[in-house]
Amino acid sequence: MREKDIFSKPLILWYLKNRRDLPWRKSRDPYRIWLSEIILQQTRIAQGTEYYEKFTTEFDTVFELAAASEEQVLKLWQGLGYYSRARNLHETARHLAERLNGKFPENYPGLVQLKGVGDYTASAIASIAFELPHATVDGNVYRVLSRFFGISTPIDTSQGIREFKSLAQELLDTDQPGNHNQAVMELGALVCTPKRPKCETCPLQEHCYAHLAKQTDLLPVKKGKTKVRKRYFNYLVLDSSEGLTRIKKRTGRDIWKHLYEFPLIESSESVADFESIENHVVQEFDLGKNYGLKKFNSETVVHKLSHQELHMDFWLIRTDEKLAQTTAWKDLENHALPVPLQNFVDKYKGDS
DNA sequence: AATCCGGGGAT
DNA sequence: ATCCCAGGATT
Repeated sequence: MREKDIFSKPLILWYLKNRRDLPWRKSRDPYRIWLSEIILQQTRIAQGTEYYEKFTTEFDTVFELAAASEEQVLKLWQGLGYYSRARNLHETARHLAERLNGKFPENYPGLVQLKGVGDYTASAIASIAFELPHATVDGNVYRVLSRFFGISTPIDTSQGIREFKSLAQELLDTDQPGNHNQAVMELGALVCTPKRPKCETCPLQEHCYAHLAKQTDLLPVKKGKTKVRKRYFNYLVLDSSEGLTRIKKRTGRDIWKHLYEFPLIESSESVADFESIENHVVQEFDLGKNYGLKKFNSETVVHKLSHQELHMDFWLIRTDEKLAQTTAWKDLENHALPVPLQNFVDKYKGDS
């Protein structure tokens, strides 16, 4: 195969010399490979690494992860985003421990059946943990292949997905699928970067279409643009004289599902109407007039997600009354909170 | 085939 | 401000 001489071989040689010393590369334990891959879905290595360390320290085996509570797993996942990953991780750990005797399926079909494991992750575990010939296609691979071969099929279409998967599979060095897959991704992460790729140091530059045609800034091609929805959140933060507050678990089809937050009033517009808030406070906490109400933040907090822009205000309600459905402030450390909520708590409790 | 789901770093 | 990250599930 000529392609291997100009692609796989130089690429893998480059990888063996330049690979980063990442914690999950110290082990072939499928549990650790799986854990690292779930954590790294749509997540930068720099951000995911500390979570990998936390999880492996807390849960050395899949049995220990399975024995944890969902609340504990979500709390440990707090701040990483895409929280359904944490619930799928936990559910799969229980499935593995209880039904599969703690043993990972050693083939692609078995792996891809696991919750939270799609084509990429199944291929990654199969190739890295078991040396099975399945090509991984992540964002790095799209970039490397589209540039090297000059492919302008949009990567966010079903045709693009099929085309790149097929090409990646053809190219795969079946003698060392784990190294091959990691080599492509490592090149995409370190050399063939989205902006200003380091073509001068690239082992594939001689035969790279985009480099030779000076088109690295045109590839890969993406079709869709994400539009951002603005939302306005008013949080009612109870602070009783006994050190209690009230939180609720988020439900329904929305962001932060299964995480906790203070009672929320969402408005369609940026209205911080004091009287309207007051009415909601009386309703929510069933209070008379024995309370104080004031806005905690002077500037509205803007929190940006990929599809939403959240404008958040925190309304402080102080009272001496004894209310039901409360939680000690101290106990918030056992509840997973969205990042902007945790930020608020840290700021508020830091002041008081 | 589209859309949704987080947070953060690089540019 | 924009892009995009070792993607997957749902509609």
